Amino acid sequence: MPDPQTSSYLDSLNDVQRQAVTTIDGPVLVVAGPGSGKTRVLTYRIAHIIEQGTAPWEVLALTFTNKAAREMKERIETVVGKRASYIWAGTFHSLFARILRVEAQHIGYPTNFTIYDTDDTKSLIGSIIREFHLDKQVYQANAIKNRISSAKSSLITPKLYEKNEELLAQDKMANMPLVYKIYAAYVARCKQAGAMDFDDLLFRLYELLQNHPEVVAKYREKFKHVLVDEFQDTNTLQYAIIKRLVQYPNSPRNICVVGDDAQSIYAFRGATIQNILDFENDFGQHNIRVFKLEQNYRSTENIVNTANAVISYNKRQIQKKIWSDKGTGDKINIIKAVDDNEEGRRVADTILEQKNRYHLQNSDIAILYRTNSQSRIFEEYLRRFNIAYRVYGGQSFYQRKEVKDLIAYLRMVVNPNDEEAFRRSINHPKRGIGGTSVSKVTDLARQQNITLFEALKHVALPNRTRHAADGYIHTIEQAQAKADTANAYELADAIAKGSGLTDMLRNDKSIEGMGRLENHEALLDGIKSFVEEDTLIDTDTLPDKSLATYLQNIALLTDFDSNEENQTGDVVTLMSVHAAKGLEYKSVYVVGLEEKLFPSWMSMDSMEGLDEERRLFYVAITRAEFYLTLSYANTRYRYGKMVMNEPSRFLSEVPADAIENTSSNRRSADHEYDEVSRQREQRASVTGVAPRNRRGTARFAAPKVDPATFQPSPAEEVQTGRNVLHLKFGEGKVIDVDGGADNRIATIHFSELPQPEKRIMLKFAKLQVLD
DNA sequence: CATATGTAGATTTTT
DNA sequence: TCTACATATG
Repeated sequence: MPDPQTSSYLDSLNDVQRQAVTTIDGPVLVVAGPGSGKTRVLTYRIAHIIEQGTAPWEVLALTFTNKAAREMKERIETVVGKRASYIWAGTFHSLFARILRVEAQHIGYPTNFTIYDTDDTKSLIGSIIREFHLDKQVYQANAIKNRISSAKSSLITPKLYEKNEELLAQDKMANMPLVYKIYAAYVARCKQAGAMDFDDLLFRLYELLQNHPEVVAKYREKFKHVLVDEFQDTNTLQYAIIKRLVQYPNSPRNICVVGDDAQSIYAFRGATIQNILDFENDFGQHNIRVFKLEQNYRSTENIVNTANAVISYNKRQIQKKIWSDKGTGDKINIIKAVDDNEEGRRVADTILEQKNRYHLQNSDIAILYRTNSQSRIFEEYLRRFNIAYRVYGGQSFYQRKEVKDLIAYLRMVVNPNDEEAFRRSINHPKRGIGGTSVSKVTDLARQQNITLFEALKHVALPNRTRHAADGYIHTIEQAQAKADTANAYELADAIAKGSGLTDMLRNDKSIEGMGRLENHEALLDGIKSFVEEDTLIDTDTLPDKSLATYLQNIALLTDFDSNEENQTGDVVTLMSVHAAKGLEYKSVYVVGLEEKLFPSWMSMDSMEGLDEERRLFYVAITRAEFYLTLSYANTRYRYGKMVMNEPSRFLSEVPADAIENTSSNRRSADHEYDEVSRQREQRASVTGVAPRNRRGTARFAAPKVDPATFQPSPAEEVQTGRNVLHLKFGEGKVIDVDGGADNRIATIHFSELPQPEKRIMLKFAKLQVLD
């Protein structure tokens, strides 16, 4: 029964798109260029599948980000209605975690297994290195973490690793011949702790499907259609799981993968475009259909042509011709700055100019950089120019110390075997159980092969310490006892009080401390709304409000997903190029185009590395709809040192006829620019419009001052005797100002600080003059 | 065991 | 510049 909506959604598609949507039987590969309506095809295809009679919960749609999944579901909902919430649409990690939770008993894991994040992983590897008495300068936890991660992503178990001559040789070369032992120990310890890291969520599922025929049969039966977004970013392990689910005798092979080899930017994480090529082979004999979406609906011809020209420097790609009919459009603007400071100022300046000339909203504009650390200068100038902005990326709310501290307790309640949660919570707040005691506990645990928590109960300790330990044990066990009857919020609240965490934070009257308390309370609020809100977790089972579910959910959230005042307001977006994948803006600034930065120095010594950087650049420029501005600086500060860099090779790959011809004029116009922008800064601070929507939490630890009302003043106004406000330090009085004209240093007395006197470089500081 | 202070070291991208 | 760790001191 074709309802009117059904026919209308098909009408809005072009021929290729429509075929990709309606060919729902058998394997389909969609090669989708940037802006070619990929998401549209995916969502309509799912809608179509459901309209054709498949139940929503029989559709598995895998994405890389929660955001992509959410967006997809919302869009499907407009076509098929509320049923959309039953679709199994989500990230690889979250959906697999959900399956693993149900099937945990098959692989010797508790249902309430913990998900170790990167910090937990690193810390555990660190412990193992220590216990093996290895030199941690040589055996760097981070490097080993990456080794282990890529092993798992390539389906290499510790046993296989141990026998793999190539890997062993590499490790020897790196002076770390024992990595295989650390790997084995790491896996054992995770298992013992009832914990899985990000890779385990994939790897353990793979093993489950591999070793338990009745389980794999169940999911093969369940998922009638499988769709994979961003297929170019899947790794070997992910593809192996997909194949396991779809490829078997008499399978209908209803699988659709969508990807673009030119936008593969996660090879460093084990993603391989080989999967696209393999897909054609693996499903080739089963009437595979290949659709190429080549029309770009997003960008002007100038931008599309530039992107094509740039990516053509990469050999080895799937043949396709991306085109646009949106008209030639504006040429590309290139900003050459002498240093990073000027880059920031000129970009902010150009943004203002563009806003006026083209009537752009802030939200039409994005600044994209290679590394998150580049955001600072742009933040600084946007603030000075009173342009509202929002920084994405960096630390997510759930990774802040004070938040993780409370979460550690909650993790202990749900899974007392969780070793990393134990280490984090045992002496926090300080209760006098230091390194010595923890060593004793660890030794006993190893010796008797029991968990740290068990060991803590039985280990011999001096009286004082014993007493403290008992208090800790009591808190955890009391909460455990209530775990069945109380909801997540009640438990968390009881723990926060019982552990002394809340008290500790309350007693910290410092400005940072108050910020931490705020975050602590925000976490509790978050748990409360998790319990109360009716945002039903996408599931075909009952909504699950347990603490365990909550913990598994938040473990997989990133900065992008933070629910707080999401994308509200008209703000300029600042983020890394990686984070920008899938997004579009009327005007895009790709900044820091310098050798060793973009392309990154880490990638410059190999062809593959460079190609990936180029694809990254390709992704960056194809985010732009109408205006594209590229910028670089001749010198910039890095780790406090000035470094000189050549302009990026990618700039020379941009066709000359696509570039605005004013770049030669820019230099002579610099002086004028300076004047204009200085006046603007002045005006901005006088009008007193508070910069809005800055995420108070993004870059500065626990600001003292509400960033919403904070208005930085021009440095010249900071003079001896004045009272000023500092974002981090709060209120203070200027005692003295010294230093050269362009390097003035103020000595300021901040009464709220334990060490009140601070010397602040006015060049960098954000100060608001109060009187 | 906790805290203060110093120094060395490291900085890509993220589920 | 910032952080993490080591050391010294209370």
